[in-house]
Order: sequence, then structure tokens, then C-alpha cells
Amino acid sequence: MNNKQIENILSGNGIHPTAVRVVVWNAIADKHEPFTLKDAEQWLPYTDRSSIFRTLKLFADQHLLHELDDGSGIRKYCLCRCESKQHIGHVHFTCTSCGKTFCLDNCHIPSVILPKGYTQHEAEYLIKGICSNCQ
Amino acid sequence: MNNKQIENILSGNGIHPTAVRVVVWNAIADKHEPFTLKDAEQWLPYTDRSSIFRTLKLFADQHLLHELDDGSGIRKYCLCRCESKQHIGHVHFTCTSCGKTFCLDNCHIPSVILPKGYTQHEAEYLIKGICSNCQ
DNA sequence: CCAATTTTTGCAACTCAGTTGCAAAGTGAA
DNA sequence: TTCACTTTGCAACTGAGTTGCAAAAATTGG
Repeated sequence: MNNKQIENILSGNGIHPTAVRVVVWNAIADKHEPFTLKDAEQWLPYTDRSSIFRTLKLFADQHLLHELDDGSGIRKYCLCRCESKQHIGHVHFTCTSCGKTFCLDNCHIPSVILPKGYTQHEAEYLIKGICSNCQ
Repeated sequence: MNNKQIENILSGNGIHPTAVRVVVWNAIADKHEPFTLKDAEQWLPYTDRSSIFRTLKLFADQHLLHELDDGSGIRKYCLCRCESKQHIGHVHFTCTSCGKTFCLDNCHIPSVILPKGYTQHEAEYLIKGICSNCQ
């Protein structure tokens, strides 16, 4: 992906495509598993941490990324491939042996019926167990 | 619940019923919604924070409590009322308006079929939206 | 019962992810 | 160019979670 394409993606999602935002998107766009702020820092050794932080947050606010809490205590981000803006996406799997979290892209979150008065905006389905590498 | 009863619950779950553990259990046993370490500190003003922390962790290890990450960045605990030890329990709901997290006790987590090689131990289903009080 | 050992507890301090204040740099409009 | 606004880098702060350690309490063995 070249910078022009990245700029189009960003501006198409209401994000002014600044230099930092382009390099951050370039670093994360090909990642298929959830990553942390620290991961992003290591991919971008010359970019300031708080700038990366603010950029990831902006991307999440604009629904380009999805914030994920997998029980590790460290926030993770994953590329949002939801059709809708509702984030009722795919199931995540955290391996309690190696600690990695995976996107189960083909595993859709089944919907549930909420009690009266509750309105759903997003849903997160996290399974903990042993991944295929750690069996 | 008197102390004798609490001691029986704890020792029945493989926990030596010390003074701190009894008062902690006494403070949390009637709580129906997820709570934080800070909440527990406020219910137990004369008990040391790290002692409460270690006690809650012990309870969670012994499956009396359930650790829950609702995206607030602060760990929450909820009383475990799962039948099995697998923690495939009820759905949780976080209100993005008031920030509270609720146990939807009557809302069971639907199961999903995992890809080959993955083994499930626990599952967490979290819905974000607007609760009935904030509509 | 006492002494030795183990477990539990309270205190203080530390770690580190996340966050913010602020000034400098950059950008865009008039 | 000038002015206003946005973005960025730096440094410092916040606070949840965690740990080291010694004192206290409980348990075990003789």
C-alpha cells in the first residue's frame, strides 16, 4: 500500500491524513492479530509513544480499529473488519499458555436476546483456552 | 451469613479460612454486580489493600470469584454462579453512559464451534450499550 | 508445652500502561 | 504574511496492580 492509498483510507474515514497517522497506519495495516501500544512502538522506533497512542485512539474512535481487553490487563487493538459499525464481529481467543490473542475471523459472535430496556451497541466474545500451537 | 457458614464455604473450596478471608467474603458475598478492588477497599476500611488484593486473587484462583475485564481498564470481580468450573456463564453488559457493568444472570453465553486444535476453558461475552436506567 | 517451620498479613515501595499539560512545529485560511 | 487551529514530541504524572520484606499468627513436630 502506498501513501496515497493510505491517505485515501484515512480521509475516507474522516481522519486528516497527517505524517504520523500515515506511518502508523502503514505499520499496522497488514497485522492480522491484536497488538498492543508497545508492539506499535517497536514497529515505529522513531515515532513518539504518545503520538502513536493518540493515533490509535483516533483510529479506534473512527472505527478503523477495535479496542480489545483480553484479560491481560494490557489494551489490544485489532483491525476492524466488521461489516457494520456495530462491532458485532468475530470471536477472539486468548491462549492461557502462550498468552497470545487470536482473531477467529471465521467465527462469528452469536447474538443474544437482551432483557427489556437494554440497547446493544457493541459485543465482545472472548474464549480462553489452549491454542493450536500450544496443544 | 455467620462466620461459621463462611468458614465452611471457604474450606469447602480448598481455602484456609483466615480472619481476612472471612471478612472479605462477608463483604462481597451479597454483591450481585461486578466490583473492583477499590470497591472492596471501601467496604473494608480497616483491611489492608494488598491483603484484599491477594484474597480476591485467591478466591478467583479457586473459582469462587470470576475476574472480568470490561474495557474500563480496571479489573472487576463477580461472584461465580457457574454450574461447571468452565466459566461459560452469563453475559455481562457494560453501559457506555453510566459506566456500570451488570450481570445478565438469565442470559447464557451461547457456545461457538472453535477451529480445529483450539481447546476452550473459559468464555466471556460482553455487550456494550445503554442500560435500562440510562435510556 | 515449647521450639521450629510455614503461612498470612500489613506496610511501603515499586512497575508500568495509560494519559495529560504544554510548548514547539506544522498546516491551512484569509 | 499573519493569525488561528491542529498536530506532535517531550516530560511528567496517575493509578491499578504487584511485590519484597519483616512482623504476626498459625501449624507442626518433638
